[in-house]
Amino acid sequence: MGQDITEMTRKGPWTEHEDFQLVFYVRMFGDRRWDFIANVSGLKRTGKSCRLRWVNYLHPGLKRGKMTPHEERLVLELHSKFGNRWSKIARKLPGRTDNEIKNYWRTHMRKKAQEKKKTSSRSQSPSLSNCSSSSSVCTSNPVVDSMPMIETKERSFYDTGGVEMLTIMKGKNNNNNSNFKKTTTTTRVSESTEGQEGYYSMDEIWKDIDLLDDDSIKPVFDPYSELTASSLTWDYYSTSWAMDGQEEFGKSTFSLTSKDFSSRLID
DNA sequence: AATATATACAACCGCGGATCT
DNA sequence: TAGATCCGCGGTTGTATATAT
Repeated sequence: MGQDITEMTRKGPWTEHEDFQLVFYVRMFGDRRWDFIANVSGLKRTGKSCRLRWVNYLHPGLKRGKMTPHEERLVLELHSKFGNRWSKIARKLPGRTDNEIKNYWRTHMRKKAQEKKKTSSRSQSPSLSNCSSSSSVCTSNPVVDSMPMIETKERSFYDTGGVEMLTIMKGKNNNNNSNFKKTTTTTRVSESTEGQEGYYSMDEIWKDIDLLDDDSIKPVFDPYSELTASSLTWDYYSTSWAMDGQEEFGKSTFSLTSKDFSSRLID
């Protein structure tokens, strides 16, 4: 139905302002209905783009920084088991996204495979690492099978449902947020220390979001204003917004002005 | 110091499956 | 049941940054 979004959709890197806006609305409505979020947020992005941004960058559960040796090994083994099923692999690595793993594989592993190729062509000694270059070489993987894998239930952490997100996000406010990396290319520091440098904190965004909860910005529609308070859970949001006619409601009531955001984000 | 090349990673695209109407 | 729409996945591209020359 719809509006023709083709001519007004934005592409390219996300701005902090857009991030902030997206986080706010995801927190508001959960992270399932991306087209809806794209519409009500006023972001000139497709739902698809919003989802991608959330999943790969803004999600509070994201672990940033270099892959640990354990994770590297896991990726290696899982790839030998599953092939390029990145989302499947990602499910075994909490905090890592399929995109991240995919990128990681393309760079690191390809490089390693090349190096391996070189050395092996010289020494011609077969080794276990040939698992890395093929999706079907090592079918049985004792390492994987015996590894104390942290099963993230059946779905990956970014395969959301919204409900559990509340706790994650709340925790994120205080802890892991240092991993948030700036997209805009102005500041990029050394990535030597995982989760410390090279990544700018999401603190401020989350603080701002919390401030929004504290009455500073509220939906204009009064009778529902209390629904936006932080006391309510995602559960509530997701269920209450499953009512009939919600799209219209959302559109008309939750239009935060860019002034509200920019005044907080831009100094 | 300037330029070329490699690397890292965010973001887009197309497709297929799931869900909705 | 069929068509429309949405969502998620994997592949690919674009670009900023790091490193080599």
